[in-house]
Amino acid sequence: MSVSLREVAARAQVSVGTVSNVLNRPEVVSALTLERVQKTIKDLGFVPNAFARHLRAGFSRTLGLIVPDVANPFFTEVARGVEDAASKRGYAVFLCNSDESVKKEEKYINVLIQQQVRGILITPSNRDPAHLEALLDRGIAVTLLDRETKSRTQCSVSVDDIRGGEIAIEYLVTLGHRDIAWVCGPESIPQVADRGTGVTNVAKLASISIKTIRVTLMNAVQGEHAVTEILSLPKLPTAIFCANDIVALGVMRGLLDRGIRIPEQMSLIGYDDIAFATSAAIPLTSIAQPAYQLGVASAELIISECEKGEAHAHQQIKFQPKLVIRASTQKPA
Amino acid sequence: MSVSLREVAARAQVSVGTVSNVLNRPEVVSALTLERVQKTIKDLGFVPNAFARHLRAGFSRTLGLIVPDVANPFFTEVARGVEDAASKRGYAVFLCNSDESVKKEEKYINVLIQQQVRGILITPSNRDPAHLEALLDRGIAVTLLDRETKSRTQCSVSVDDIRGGEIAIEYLVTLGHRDIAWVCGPESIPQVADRGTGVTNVAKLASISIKTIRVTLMNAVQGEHAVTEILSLPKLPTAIFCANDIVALGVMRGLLDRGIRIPEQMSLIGYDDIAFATSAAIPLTSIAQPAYQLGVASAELIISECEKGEAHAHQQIKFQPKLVIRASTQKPA
DNA sequence: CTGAAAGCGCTAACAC
DNA sequence: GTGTTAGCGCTTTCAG
Repeated sequence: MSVSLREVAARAQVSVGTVSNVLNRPEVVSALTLERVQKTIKDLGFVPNAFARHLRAGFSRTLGLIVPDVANPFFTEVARGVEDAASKRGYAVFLCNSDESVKKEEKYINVLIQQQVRGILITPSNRDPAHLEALLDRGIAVTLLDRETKSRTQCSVSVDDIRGGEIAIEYLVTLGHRDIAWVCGPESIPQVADRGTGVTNVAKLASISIKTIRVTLMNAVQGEHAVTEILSLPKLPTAIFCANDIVALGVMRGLLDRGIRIPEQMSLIGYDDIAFATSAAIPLTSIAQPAYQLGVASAELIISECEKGEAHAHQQIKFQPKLVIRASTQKPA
Repeated sequence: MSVSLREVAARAQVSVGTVSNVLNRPEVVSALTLERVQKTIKDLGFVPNAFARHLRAGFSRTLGLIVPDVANPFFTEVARGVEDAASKRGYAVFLCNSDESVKKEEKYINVLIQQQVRGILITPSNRDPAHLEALLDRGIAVTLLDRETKSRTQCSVSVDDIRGGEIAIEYLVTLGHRDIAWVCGPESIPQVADRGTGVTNVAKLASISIKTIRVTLMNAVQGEHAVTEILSLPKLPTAIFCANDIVALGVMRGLLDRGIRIPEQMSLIGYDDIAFATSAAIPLTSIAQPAYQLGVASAELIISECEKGEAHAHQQIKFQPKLVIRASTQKPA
């Protein structure tokens, strides 16, 4: 079985305390002892037991990351950022997939508490994540990811989703579109709601009315279903804006299957600018978000909170989205 | 800070042993005490400290999952399967991304040892994963994922990659193609090597020669680069088979950018059948693998190994790949 | 600079 | 049925 610190100590003819010092404060150990113990550690293949260490310390060097959909490339990019930044600081991260379900989210939070994570990065599935408050009492740092907070008790890293919605519609309006459909998910998802607000803002300014098509889950199949609904609208739109690229890709498929040409007959714009947007049947115009940086920033923020403790000042970081024009949009016919 | 079992005991006026019994062997506690203690647990918001529990037990209920590329939808599907199956059995899983690098792989293995995972599911980046042997000595179960093993000391769950390579080329040959390019990654990646073997098998049988184009990393950018090489071949192929869909999507983009029509001028076939294959510019013909089931099967296998111990019989599960025909392939001109 | 010993939160014998 | 207690592997005073 695995080698314990005690065995190392015995073999190196020193006490357990000294071995511990070699591990944690090498500067306090004499060069000779240091070398001998380090050699023994290597020979025996000793790896310290994080449980014991953290049990003693009262806290761990692990983080939890809860995202609504790991299958969404946007979130895998975020996750990469988190992991890279965390591992640079010596933290391990549990990646959890809530599938946009509050129940699963709570389940995972519980698992993470049991695992004694030091902090949780989360993209909550609903607007008012009350269950997150309890974490702070437990001494677990929480930072919101891809989601703003007004609360002064936590950090957040987000992208300006309202602005993102505005950019998309502004662009379509500039092209000359006045009949636009907005395909979005449940209002309870903050990103969706915010992007919707952006949509409405610009619609008012340009005095156009926008049809809202709501899907229950943000996936491609639902996007495909949305097409039926769009096509049965009393007045056919000339452009469609989707709440994310996955849904947009589904809509694209639905449109193409029915022989509707993009962008000649219908402009289409997505959100997230995932890598696959480029490879789509019609390369997809999209609103880009700095996913990787989002992950990095949030990990650094939460680690700083974990380590600085009281000295840490909560901050809300907000990135700006960017329009990426490809082949799926043009002037209306 | 967090509530300990001792505090629960004090509040409920019982001993710590009894609280522990409530948690782990409720049947041994009297109904009255049980109820009182459970209520106290709830009131106090007590969540057992997994560290302490596992330190005592000597093992944890966590698994590690190391994949070469989380950004690849194939592996996120696998991960979903693993996570669903694991969480059903009360296990938490650490998802790690090796980026096809042996070095990162070793680093993560070390992290997982520290975290005292009970078992590791891994898609190793090279053919001869000697560093995995050491894990068994530590009492950590290892099962290979998407990768076969001859070793009788571990389980494996894989897909018949040789057959997958054969299926692809057989199909192209049946269509009438005799000049085929095989775009693959480093020979050191077992899946690549096996699919290559399948390619060669059928090439010999059909007495055709196949040009191998090797890319260094299995991503879309590399796929796009491969196109230059393909187009400078002395004899232009009529079909291209790529080692995975991501690479194929890159190749598709490269081809399309140069005005080469698919499938009229060039047939293209990928591997994995990721969801985005359907949404591609030209819906991509691909070799499908049961990714989710792969994940589920491997998680169940490793958990069974963890729990049965000696009684566990190592097994090698092998799934069969399937051809999925879409619009990117047809007879040669 | 090194050793001895207490104790982190919990489980599992073993007493009662 | 319930209480008591040793000890999992480690860190950290505190002595020496």
